[in-house]
Amino acid sequence: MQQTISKKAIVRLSIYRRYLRSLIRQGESHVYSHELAARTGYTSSQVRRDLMGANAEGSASKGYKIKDLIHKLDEFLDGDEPAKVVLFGAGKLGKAILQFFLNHQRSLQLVAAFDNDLEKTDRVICGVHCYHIDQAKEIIPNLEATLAIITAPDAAIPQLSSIISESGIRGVLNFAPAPMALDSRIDEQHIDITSELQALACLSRSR
Amino acid sequence: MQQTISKKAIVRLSIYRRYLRSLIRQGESHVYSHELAARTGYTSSQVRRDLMGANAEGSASKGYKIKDLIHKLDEFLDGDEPAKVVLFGAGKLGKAILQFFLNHQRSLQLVAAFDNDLEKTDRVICGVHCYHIDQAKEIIPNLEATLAIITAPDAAIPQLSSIISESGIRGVLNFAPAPMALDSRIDEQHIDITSELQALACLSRSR
DNA sequence: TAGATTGTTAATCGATTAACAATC
DNA sequence: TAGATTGTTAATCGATTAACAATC
Repeated sequence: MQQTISKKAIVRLSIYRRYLRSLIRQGESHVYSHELAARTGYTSSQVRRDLMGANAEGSASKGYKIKDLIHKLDEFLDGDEPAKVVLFGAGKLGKAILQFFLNHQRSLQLVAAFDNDLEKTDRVICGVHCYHIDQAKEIIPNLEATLAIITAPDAAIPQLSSIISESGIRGVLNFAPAPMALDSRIDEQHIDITSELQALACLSRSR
Repeated sequence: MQQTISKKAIVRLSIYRRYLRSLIRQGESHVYSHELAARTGYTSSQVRRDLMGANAEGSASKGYKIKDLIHKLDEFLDGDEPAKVVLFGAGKLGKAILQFFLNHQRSLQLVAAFDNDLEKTDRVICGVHCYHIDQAKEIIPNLEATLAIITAPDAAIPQLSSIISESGIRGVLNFAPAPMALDSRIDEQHIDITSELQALACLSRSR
């Protein structure tokens, strides 16, 4: 990856790819940037710009060849081998998120779960072993995991910050209410669902 | 609400409030913008600007009085009565999200759930009745619900777009893979967890 | 007073959109 | 050719940050 491309742009590339796949299933072979834009809610200008960022090329007469585009996006987004993911907090939320969003993603592979509840540890959840949280610093580097999904409660965050900083994790998707004080080499995407809901409520009230 | 304030700023206000509440529990009575900034990961300049947007005031010597601040934020974010929320898709993900993020939120109240699976309908989930999706257009206006949370699969999106447009819903938190073609009066927050994960994986690979 | 913070404006930054020559 | 699209730069827009007088 030579150029700097924003995280938002990468998220959009992933969204484009999903639509391209559905177009393939419908038997389409070519697509114009404005079609992709209409289906995803962005502008055609932005679609073209984003695709450029992934080194994709189209032609002025036929637009983009879908198969080529998907290939370029696979190359850009997925790399050579699947990213290895661990889950912190093996409760209902964690399991639901894994089942809905990680399942069938060839480029992402769950390799372990961690919890501090002895009732949940030393069992298999979502196809992987669930370890006690105290084993994390040892196990994560051995598994070569680079991504973490956090659905643990607020109180666990300080401990998890320390574990994550020291175990080679490079990206965190955090559903806990608090962001994690991580050093800047680690990417954190904090999804604060409670606050998103409250913002929606506030906005809908003022309309 | 006289001034235009961005959705992002409102989300931050909700995040500040959560920290202010934890400070109260710790017996604190005053806070400076830079303390709030350090705990939430923003800049003190932004904190001051955001608080201004919620009509909050501090003093140059003692910073902000926490109780006053929470009161202002309650007023600004919550309004007079709780926003009524419905859930589309009463599966594991929907239930988990409700339990984790809606529970104990005084300003948000779940009033109904909808599903198209006859095994799930006409039961109580998360304390409310689960109706069949075909009843939604009739029931939602009666309940005066204004917010919807969507955890239904991709295929249900076109039907849900039509239901939501016609039933008085004003804000949507959408976890489905596709955004909903809604008219511009309705706020949609589309949280695309799969794409967020893929973006994290892509970024962590290029580091 | 001296030092630090608030409220608020101006400057900066980055991302989105518009524009258009080159191309098919 | 005429019409429409791509690739790419310039203009616009909005949000964040820096700056500083007023205040305590």
